[in-house]
Amino acid sequence: MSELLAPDACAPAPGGRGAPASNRQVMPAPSLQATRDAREIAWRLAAPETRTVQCRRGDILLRSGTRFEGLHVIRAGCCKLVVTSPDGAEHIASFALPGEVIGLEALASGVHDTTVHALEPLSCWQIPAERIDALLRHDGVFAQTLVHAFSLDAGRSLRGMLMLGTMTAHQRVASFLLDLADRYHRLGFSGHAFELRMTRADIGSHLGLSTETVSRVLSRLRTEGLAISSGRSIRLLDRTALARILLHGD
Amino acid sequence: MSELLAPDACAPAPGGRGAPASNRQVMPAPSLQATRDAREIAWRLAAPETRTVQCRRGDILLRSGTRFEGLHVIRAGCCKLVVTSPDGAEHIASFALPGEVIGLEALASGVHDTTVHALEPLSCWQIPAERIDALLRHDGVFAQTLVHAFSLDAGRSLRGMLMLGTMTAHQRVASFLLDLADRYHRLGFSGHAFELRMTRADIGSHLGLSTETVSRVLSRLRTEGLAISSGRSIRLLDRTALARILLHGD
DNA sequence: CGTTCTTTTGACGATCATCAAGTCCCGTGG
DNA sequence: CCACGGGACTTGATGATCGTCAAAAGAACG
Repeated sequence: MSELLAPDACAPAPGGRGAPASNRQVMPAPSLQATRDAREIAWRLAAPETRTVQCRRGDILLRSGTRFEGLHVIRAGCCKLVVTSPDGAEHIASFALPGEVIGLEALASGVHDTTVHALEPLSCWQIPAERIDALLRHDGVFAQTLVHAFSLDAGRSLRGMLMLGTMTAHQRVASFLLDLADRYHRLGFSGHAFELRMTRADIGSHLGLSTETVSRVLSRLRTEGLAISSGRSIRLLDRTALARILLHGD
Repeated sequence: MSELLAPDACAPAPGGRGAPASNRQVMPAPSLQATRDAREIAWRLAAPETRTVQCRRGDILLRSGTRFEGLHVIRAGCCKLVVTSPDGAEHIASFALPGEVIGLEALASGVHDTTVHALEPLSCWQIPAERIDALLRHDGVFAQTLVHAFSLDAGRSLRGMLMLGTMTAHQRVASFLLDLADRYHRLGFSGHAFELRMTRADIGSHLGLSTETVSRVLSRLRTEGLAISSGRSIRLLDRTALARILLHGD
């Protein structure tokens, strides 16, 4: 699989204007001793059948209601997965980062339940639908890895529902920031400072809050000295205190 | 697999006090022409390695934080899957009915994230953890079926987050009732009248509402002539109008 | 038949959504 | 290079939904 380890042909030119924390996310190569995580999953799922799909910021990678044509593994970039309710309200189920698998929910029904928007230039591997059944039947490692990806996704969903079901606005935002920081850190970036790829409205939609409430909470975190947000730049000053918000009601 | 089709040895005596809608859920045998759904999944996953696990109402089948020892497929009964937040708040991620698979989220980490309480006498098949990897590697049908179960679960999670993130109290309760009715219907029961297995507090915890709000909404549905609830008995009078609640804001 | 849990209903209050206005930021075009 | 325009963000005022507290009726269980 040496070609899979080839230098990042699809990565954009680095360092736009020397941003404070240039966490343009490109998936690092897997390390042998790594525990099985999102990174490794992506590399293991990569098979000769894999195609590469790219799109630009603002583009729609997948549309809810369309036929399932394959799983996508994010190689570089960030996107949002949007679900639409019967009354037209939109909810962002999750933001997906490099190494994560998209389209899992469509495998059973054959139809996508989410619309996926690229929040920045996006590069994915696609595993064609018509290959998946055969791979599952004959490639045990593929099956194990796919099941593992599913299990990680299920755990994320549980935490997401816990957040939406029980937390206050402050807890939700703190939880969101800590989660992002952790995921960036796992990808090899700073866990303290990073660039948000989404708008306040996106964050609100994900957390079940209004744009204004997100903005207010971020302001309050600044006055409390826990996290500084300036536009899309975020810097976490006191991770311990942020985690403490999750422990106490407020 | 004829022994798997044996008459329901573990089903309790039917018809407790001639309840109006005795939907004590026992999984029906699979039909050959059935599309792949929860029922079929359970039967396909059943392998010689399967053990049977039973517990009584109120018992805890799985405890969050304990080691993953195997997947459970519900054969008969109903249970609730509880997630606990860092601050101690509890949220019911889902209620599981016969044919559904429990413990999927623990497959990756090896540790359960949910505590599973039986809401009535429960009978499950357990697929031991130490067999799963081997089955995935060598039994293509098992892998396909497990992936299918995961995908269904992912879809359910998406809808759950949509509900928690965007819906009003009325929409949540209507959505919950319609979902239950649909799932019972798929199991071969009436889609109009059924017995709830959980308390108002459980419903509230699942929907992100307080006990009192659930009670109030049910009362309102009664005065509106949409659904009659008397204790644990529910009768849906106007499914169309209930569905319409989901379309309009209220 | 009493004890305990569940459910219902009411009154009140807090959190958060909505509406509104103003500022900032960034891309675009002159 | 600067001005312009539009979207993103912030902050304030107001109000509605829903949570909390409370009390009482009802159901389940021993």
